[in-house]
Amino acid sequence: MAKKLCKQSQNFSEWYNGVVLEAQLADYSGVRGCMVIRPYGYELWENMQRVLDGMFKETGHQNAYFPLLIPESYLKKEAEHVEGFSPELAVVTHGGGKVLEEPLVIRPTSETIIWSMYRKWIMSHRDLPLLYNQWANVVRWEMRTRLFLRTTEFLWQEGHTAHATDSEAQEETMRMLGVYKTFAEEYMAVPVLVGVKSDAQKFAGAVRTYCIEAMMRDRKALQAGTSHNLGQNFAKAFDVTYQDADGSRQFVWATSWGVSTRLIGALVMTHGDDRGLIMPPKLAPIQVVFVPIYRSDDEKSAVLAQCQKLLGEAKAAGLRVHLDDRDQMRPGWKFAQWELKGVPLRIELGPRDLQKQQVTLVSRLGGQKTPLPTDGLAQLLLQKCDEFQDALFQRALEFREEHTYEVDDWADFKERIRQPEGFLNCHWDGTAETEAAIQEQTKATIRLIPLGDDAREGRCVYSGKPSSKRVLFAKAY
RNA sequence: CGGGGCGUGGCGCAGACUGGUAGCGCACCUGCUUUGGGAGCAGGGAGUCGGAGGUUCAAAUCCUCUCGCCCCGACCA
Repeated sequence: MAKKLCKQSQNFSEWYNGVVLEAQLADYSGVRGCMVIRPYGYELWENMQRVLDGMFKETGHQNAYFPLLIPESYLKKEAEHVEGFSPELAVVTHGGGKVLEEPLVIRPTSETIIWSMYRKWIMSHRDLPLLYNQWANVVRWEMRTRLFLRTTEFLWQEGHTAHATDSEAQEETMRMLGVYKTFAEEYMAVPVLVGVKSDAQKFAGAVRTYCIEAMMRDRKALQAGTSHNLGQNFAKAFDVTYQDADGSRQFVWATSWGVSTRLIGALVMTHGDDRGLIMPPKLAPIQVVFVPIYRSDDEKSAVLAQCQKLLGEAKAAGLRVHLDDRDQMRPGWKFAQWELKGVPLRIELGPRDLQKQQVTLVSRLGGQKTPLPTDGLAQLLLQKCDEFQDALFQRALEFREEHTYEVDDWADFKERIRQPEGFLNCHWDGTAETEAAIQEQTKATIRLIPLGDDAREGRCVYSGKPSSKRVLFAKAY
């Protein structure tokens, strides 16, 4: 545990792996590409789940659960869908010691099995909208994996909704995109850009894919969530129709949207520094850690008694707090340890503090020690958490803005993307050929096409052809 | 799938070229001293060296095969 982390500036990948392992968010398992989420990481995920789940319920959704195993034939019903997913499927061929008549796919996503059921449940316009979500694991056989960012099995939620009209489906798609943006920014303190994916980047089977995109501290982009307008693609593939008020039969309109444990990777790479993680207070498993300091047994009992008292008050105020009363570690070791784990606030409490009726507060952002009175400490800590949350968001936002550029010259583009220097807003002629050429030459992709119609004419950074708006280019995870 | 790396006490590694009683650091246990930025000393426990064959009087070390994981690239949330 005393191992030094790699510096971000030296090797960001190595730093990332080191933080995730050392902070005990996760560990490698014996299966290639699969990880174990350890309690500290899982608690973070549970906190994310709780907030998101509340937001889904708030917007009218209900949770359900669909099977892990999907008949292979279901996947094949939607042409683009099967084409997109078939390379990364895990397939069960045997069951109960016998070869199965039809292989079962371990879900890479659940559109097909869900729409096979929606066909059964949707008869009338009165059955719509159907607003379901499920929390589940999915498996995608990736060639290359990375803790939290891309693992063979991962945890996520997938919302699947059915609507009577295209405009309702579009409204739902945008609503959930908004939910994701709100969650990322207000809870994770991760600023995100929203937009629509180019055709090359959209979900297999979607009409349009919207996304939230964040900048990591190595200035690369990470897709942190997607919301798809599926049009009538799945309704047609699974023959899901409803009878309208006027008696006519119509295909249903669909959306799906999801975020995954990848968000944990986003959080780590947006906020972390050379000392380790930095957790946003609203999601941190531990918001305040108490580290007692003492020499003699007398001091110890007095200090611990005071800690317990303050701890109780903090808990009563709704704070997630922890007292590190392990006797075998010295304070300095504990400081480093809790900083590695990203606990936002640390309270040091020793004999000197006891005398002055105070505690010593140290923020994970900054690190200077400031005395706080013990009177009304809990309220002060709540306030400090809010300030921390805001400061963390501001810091990330400033970082992104400092590394976002408008680029109009192709040579300049190639130069800036090499390091990479960050996000490049550029005019694009809208063709897949140009998009592919840019990716081939620079490894940068179109992360998103901004929403809204703030059209400003220009010329494509690559082809020089006319363009009506800038799109976001970046190297991405 | 290509390229690279690694498999030796719980963790991180050395030992291998040149075969000869398996070692170091951290962690762990005991004791004493310590405790406001990763403690010190003393003592102690723990490894059939990824697996299978082979060469040899003798293999962690040499040969053959094999399994697994990680990293870097092509595909992807």
